[in-house]
Amino acid sequence: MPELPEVETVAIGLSRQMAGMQVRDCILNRPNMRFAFPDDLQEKVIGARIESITRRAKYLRFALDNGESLLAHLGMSGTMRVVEAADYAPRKHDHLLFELEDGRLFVFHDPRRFGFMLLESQSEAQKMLNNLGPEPLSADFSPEYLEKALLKRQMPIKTAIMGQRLVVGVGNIYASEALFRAELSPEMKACDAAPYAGKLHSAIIAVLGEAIASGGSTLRDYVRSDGDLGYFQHHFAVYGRSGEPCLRCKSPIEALRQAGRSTFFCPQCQPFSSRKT
DNA sequence: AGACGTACCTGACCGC
DNA sequence: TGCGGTCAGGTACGTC
Repeated sequence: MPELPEVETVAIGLSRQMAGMQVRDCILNRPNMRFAFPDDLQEKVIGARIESITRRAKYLRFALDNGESLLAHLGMSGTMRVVEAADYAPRKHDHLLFELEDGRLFVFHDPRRFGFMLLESQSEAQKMLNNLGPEPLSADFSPEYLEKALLKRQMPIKTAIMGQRLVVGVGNIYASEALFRAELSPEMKACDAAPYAGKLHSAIIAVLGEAIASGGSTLRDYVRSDGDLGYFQHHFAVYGRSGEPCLRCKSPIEALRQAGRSTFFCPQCQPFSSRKT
């Protein structure tokens, strides 16, 4: 589910609902998600006040007033919601809950358990924060930077922009969407796409920005922290549309697999042959 | 070094 | 109805 727009939407929603709140209790319904919950998680969290909830790449950072900071990831199927205690109906895969000072519950639900919550000071968390590229919506991500970064890579352009090293936050869906907008074949080598860095830069920023404005995309079980659904999925130009007509040229959208993931593209608008080498 | 495959885990869906 | 196979938005690690 969650790529940058979805994580950003969750961060904004949680921030509105939880910032400034003290945590009265921390309930762990199992010992681990992707990683074991830290032994001292409850000790560090109970009684602390959540100062802010922010996003870095696809990670969520919960800053506490005791100097600690939690680093969480939604994985592929994670959701975070804040609900009134009276409305809370426990579900399978509600792995971690915070009881807030006003009685509401923060619920971290994740069927596949690719998500996690760690203390940011843990080495696992540090490892993941290292090696991250610039935020796509920051000034660090410039067309000049992108051009230089692309020139260094031989891998397919789609793999490169999804890799989190060149730029963060772009996952499988928005990689396909950005490449369609930039009219670049997902199969071309990143270095060969360098001349089109300006166009790709604009495409990435535009698609992420529009998706954030739409509250993210709701596929399968993604929901915002307030329970509302995102609706950017209705604006996909290529993702999940194989066989359907291209919105620009009407020729059928095609699908292929790259590094084990589905890629969607328009062979007419994103020609490979004319642009390789 | 870089590119690929695989693993982690559950659920939904499809065809038989 | 039930079974097996396939697929799913992410990341890290092993292997050539």
